Amino acid sequence: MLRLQATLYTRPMSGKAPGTYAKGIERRRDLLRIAADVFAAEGFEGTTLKLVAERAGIKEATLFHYFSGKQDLLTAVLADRDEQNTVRSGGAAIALADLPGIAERNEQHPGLTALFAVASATATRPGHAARDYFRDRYAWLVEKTAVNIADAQARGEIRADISPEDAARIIIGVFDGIQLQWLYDPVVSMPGALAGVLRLLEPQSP
Amino acid sequence: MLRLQATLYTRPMSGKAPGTYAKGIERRRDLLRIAADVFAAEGFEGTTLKLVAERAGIKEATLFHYFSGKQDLLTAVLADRDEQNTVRSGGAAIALADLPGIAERNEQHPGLTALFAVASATATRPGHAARDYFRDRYAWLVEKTAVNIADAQARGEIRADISPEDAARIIIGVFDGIQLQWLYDPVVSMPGALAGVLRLLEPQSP
DNA sequence: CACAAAACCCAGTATCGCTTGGTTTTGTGT
DNA sequence: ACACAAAACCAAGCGATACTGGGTTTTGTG
Repeated sequence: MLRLQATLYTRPMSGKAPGTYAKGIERRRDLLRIAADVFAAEGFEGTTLKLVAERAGIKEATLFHYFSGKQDLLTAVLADRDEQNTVRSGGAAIALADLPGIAERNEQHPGLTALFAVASATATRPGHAARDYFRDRYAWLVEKTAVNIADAQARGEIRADISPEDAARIIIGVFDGIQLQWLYDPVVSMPGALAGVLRLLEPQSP
Repeated sequence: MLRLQATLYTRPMSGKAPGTYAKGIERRRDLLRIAADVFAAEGFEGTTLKLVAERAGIKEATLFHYFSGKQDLLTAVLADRDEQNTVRSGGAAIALADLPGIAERNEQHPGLTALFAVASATATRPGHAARDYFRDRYAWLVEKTAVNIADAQARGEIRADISPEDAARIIIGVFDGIQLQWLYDPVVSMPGALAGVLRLLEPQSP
């Protein structure tokens, strides 16, 4: 997963009406933080809502006051990470040259990286709660990247014999695909692979 | 998932001792076929062992005589698909030029494609039952592809300024990554993206 | 045809996501 | 200041499901 901003989403709020009192707002933050840890450590299936609630010092039933279910909690966690990253990067677009660096940062968080990978594959199924989230996320990612590529092409930094969207999809594909390979064999260098594909996109030298 | 042969695996057999009588062997085949259908249609989580057993005309408990659990059943299904594909293709290595065609074939089976995607991401977790299976599978895939690339480089069909293994990992990465994008937006052309990255690997023309 | 192993099933158990129907706490308008 | 509405919280339990233990019946074989 290309784990960077996607502020499209106001939030996949649960159907309830939580988080208006000060206490509730803080509890929600707590839950997101704790859930992120547990999900990252145990995976989606391995995570029990009972444990999340326990660590937050509340009962399981109260969790359902804040999130409409396990899947909603996961989606909220992922959306929250996106939002945090957006803020941290000042909402700026991703420069192509930054991609290896982003991959390097992801290497520091294998749990979350795996979580994104499994979530984005699971949400693929029609009717899945998080499907729209990931669909829009990819659309947004492809569009932003394509614009970057078109700019780079205009500056002569990227070969002109490929469409910006095709190149964008290839880059994002490599990002996701190589992440899987890295999760199976940490010898694989994600930054290296990203740099490799960027080099393939450079114009012919002589 | 690059869904093609990987005969390394004798089989991730369950710890039991099934399939020695004629009836048992046939039942096991039945179960694999039926389970593949259900998994493809309902996903891993959505699949209940009760339904699989029902469709096979046996009780749920009997299923456990053949497979040690739900995860083992899934792994067996995936390994079986691999094996069948190996036989069908005569065990021949994949030519690089065939990749777009393989992607095209996968487009005909979105359920299985999604199943492979979510399984390969899920099995990522350390200690997961199918982790070794996928790890070896990727290793095998990368090695075979790298050999193909080295050959193509020797014939001058692929640019020499990239290592065979790097190129192989990029290609396989695009294959997996673009599959995800296609699952979210079928407008995406998997064969097109594959062809695109192969074109990037061609030597400079003039 | 005896007998061992495989094939099969009944009747559970434990766990988990989730719901229902409440009580207690918190903030606010007057 | 206090009433009152909404939010925060919980006890108890429901239904489904993956999985087990302890059997019986069926199948193949020496």
